[in-house]
Amino acid sequence: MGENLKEEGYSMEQDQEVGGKNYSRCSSAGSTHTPNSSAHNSDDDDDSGDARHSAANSNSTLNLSYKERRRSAHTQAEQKRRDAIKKGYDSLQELVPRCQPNDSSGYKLSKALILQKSIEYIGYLNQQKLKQEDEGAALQKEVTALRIIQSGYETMLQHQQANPGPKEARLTDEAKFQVFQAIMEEMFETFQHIPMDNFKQLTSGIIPWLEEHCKPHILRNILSRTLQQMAQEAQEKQQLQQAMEQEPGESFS
DNA sequence: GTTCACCACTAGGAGGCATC
DNA sequence: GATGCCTCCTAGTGGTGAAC
Repeated sequence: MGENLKEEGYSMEQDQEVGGKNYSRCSSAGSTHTPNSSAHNSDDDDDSGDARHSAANSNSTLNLSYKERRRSAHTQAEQKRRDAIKKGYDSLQELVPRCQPNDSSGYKLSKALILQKSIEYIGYLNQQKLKQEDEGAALQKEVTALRIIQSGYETMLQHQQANPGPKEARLTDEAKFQVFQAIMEEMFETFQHIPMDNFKQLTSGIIPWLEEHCKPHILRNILSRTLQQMAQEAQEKQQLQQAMEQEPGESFS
């Protein structure tokens, strides 16, 4: 309705006619509420009456015309202001999902409800924003941890490619697996103490664990122990084999 | 001093709801 | 159905402070 008023080039005269003819709800107020019907106009009525009674008084006439001009301009300005406010409410109702009608009946919320629901929606959006920021921070930590792990593996790979070692000194696949198994079993002993009640606890616990239990000297010790153990087992196996080879000869002698 | 924007007040219509 | 009451909305107007 307000938009219509604006589109039609609203003026006081038009208001009183257009309002009465076209607008079912707000119209009648505009149509019947002529300037002289307002309680505020009692003083003006007196002024205009004085002006009529003393038509020769040019000052009074000028004063009256000024008042009328001012009143007219003021009325238009107020109408413009109310249109802007109404547009604001309409925009709010379009933008805020909870303010939108859920059927095609043209149902419209009151201005108070539009404000109230808009405030609720802004609060909801603020909560969503905080939640997403938390999730983003957790994911960022995870990315950092994975990049560190990736960097470690790349360094190891480069080192291995640069220094493959003598062919005879290289480990067999079975030996590599035993080393890997030994390292992982020992790592798991400490890794299982990381709190894992939720994903956030897990991701935030990985970095301290890496710094505490994945130090080079620790890995080196594990590797050394494992290789020593493997060498000892190989030696014992070799001795056993030699003994078995010697036993048949001794029995015959 | 004038203009502009805001606010408060008043008047009145429209619609919903309860009561008779 | 008529009526009264309440709520919501719109419009006109005067007052007022800030900006020009």
